Amino acid sequence: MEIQLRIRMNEKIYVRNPEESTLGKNIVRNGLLLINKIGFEEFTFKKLAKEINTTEASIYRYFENKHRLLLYIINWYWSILEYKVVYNLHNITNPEVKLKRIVELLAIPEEDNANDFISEHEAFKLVMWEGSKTYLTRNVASDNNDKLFKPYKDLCGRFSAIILEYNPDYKYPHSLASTVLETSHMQKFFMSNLPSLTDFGNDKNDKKLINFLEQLLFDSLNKPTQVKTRKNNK
Amino acid sequence: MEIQLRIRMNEKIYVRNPEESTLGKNIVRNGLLLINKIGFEEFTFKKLAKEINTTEASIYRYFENKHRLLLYIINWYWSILEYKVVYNLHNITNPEVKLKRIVELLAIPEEDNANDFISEHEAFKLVMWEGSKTYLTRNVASDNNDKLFKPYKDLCGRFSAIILEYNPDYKYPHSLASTVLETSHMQKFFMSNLPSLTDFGNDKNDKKLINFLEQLLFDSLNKPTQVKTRKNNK
DNA sequence: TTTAATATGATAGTATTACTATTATTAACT
DNA sequence: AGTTAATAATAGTAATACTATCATATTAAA
Repeated sequence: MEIQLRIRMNEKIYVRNPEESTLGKNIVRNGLLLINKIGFEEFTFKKLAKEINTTEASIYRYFENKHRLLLYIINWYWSILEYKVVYNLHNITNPEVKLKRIVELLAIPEEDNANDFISEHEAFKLVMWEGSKTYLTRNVASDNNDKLFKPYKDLCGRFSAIILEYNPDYKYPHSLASTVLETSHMQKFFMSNLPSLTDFGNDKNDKKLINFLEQLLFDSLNKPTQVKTRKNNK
Repeated sequence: MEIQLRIRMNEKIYVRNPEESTLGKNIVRNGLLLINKIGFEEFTFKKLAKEINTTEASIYRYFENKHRLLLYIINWYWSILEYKVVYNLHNITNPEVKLKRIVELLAIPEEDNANDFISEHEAFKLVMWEGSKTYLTRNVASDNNDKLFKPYKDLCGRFSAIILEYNPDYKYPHSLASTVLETSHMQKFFMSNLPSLTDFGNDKNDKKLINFLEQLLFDSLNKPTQVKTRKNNK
């Protein structure tokens, strides 16, 4: 049985749908590799064009600019991740188990399906290094208006719904979800690049990271119903 | 009594020390304002030169490039914050109180001293929007080698030491510290730009954010000594 | 007080980036 | 066989990210 996942992409993100042609797929696939190789700031359409033996102008027919290409791949990743969450949580009823699965999906590197349109492993790397650059621009508002962050928000929404399943009284499910999401990449980045900001050492495996994320989640959620302390009420 | 704080900056960060001349101070002060106004990607030395009636070439005599200028201001901010932490925690013995003070310092907007070299409030805004761009580049390793992230790491180290004071058995003090640090800005950014990723609404005040951050911290730390569950040991 | 050193301004120049436009060629469908 | 659509080839433009040169103003040292 061979199944191909097709992610339906927001049409505002591209000029021409890259999935519909060899060139388009090449732009996305090798764009991803090249960005990971030299970093988003150094990446240009001209360099990519050279890499895949086409011209700058041809690439511009698919994406308005490199920021849109970045958004395309990042959104693809969040969509896949949401799908994996749905798939892996199907038939599980215990919300604790669900949450633990999510943490694993966030932290554990995925194996690549060689014939995939986009390499999931590379996309994960991209999210880690360049993900926040999608929204840390002066265009957040208008990009948000164009629904360009929908996949991320959907994932966060689903995550927070399960948080509420686990503890319906918890007050900050969305913030907790987005924090765990962001923290998983951030700590992984720090782990390999600024290790003194973490406690995971050069430990190749992700056990400690997963443990840390689980604690972050469950310690927040396991508290008996939140009671305002007298102190805070003054 | 009028006291001026002087932050001793890493000399590798600049070409010529901007604190030692009017032009230098102008570059930093107005650079900060201009970056906040138009965003780091759109910001150029040429635009800044025009703004302060000097030339591009003159600015290059102070900073190698705009990334270094960014690092300069961000480092200034982390240094000030560390100083404020030290100052505010002095004579406090209760680590719980200390941690709460830190959270407040992170989340509550500070008033500006009009005659300050750099506006703290603007610097906070810069950290929120552009802070992570200091390290999310292919130069992390060499920049780290040049100690360009020392102020951030120092703050994180101090924070984690207090975490350990509060609970000496806690296993991830650095990760928890860097997570709370990053989360404080991130959630604030989301709050005003992608509010559906948070639960703070348009609430002008920061009470909920502070409450969330405190929970994140204390719920992790208040657990009785961490015990490995049988389940995890298999 | 002259001299020397240093900082800044004015101007120019270069390679690269981030595009847009035009025309020619090829492939694909009717 | 003729039309349409995608791509290649080429050119061009304004802006970016610098570097270099020289003149002038300021300051500090002799």
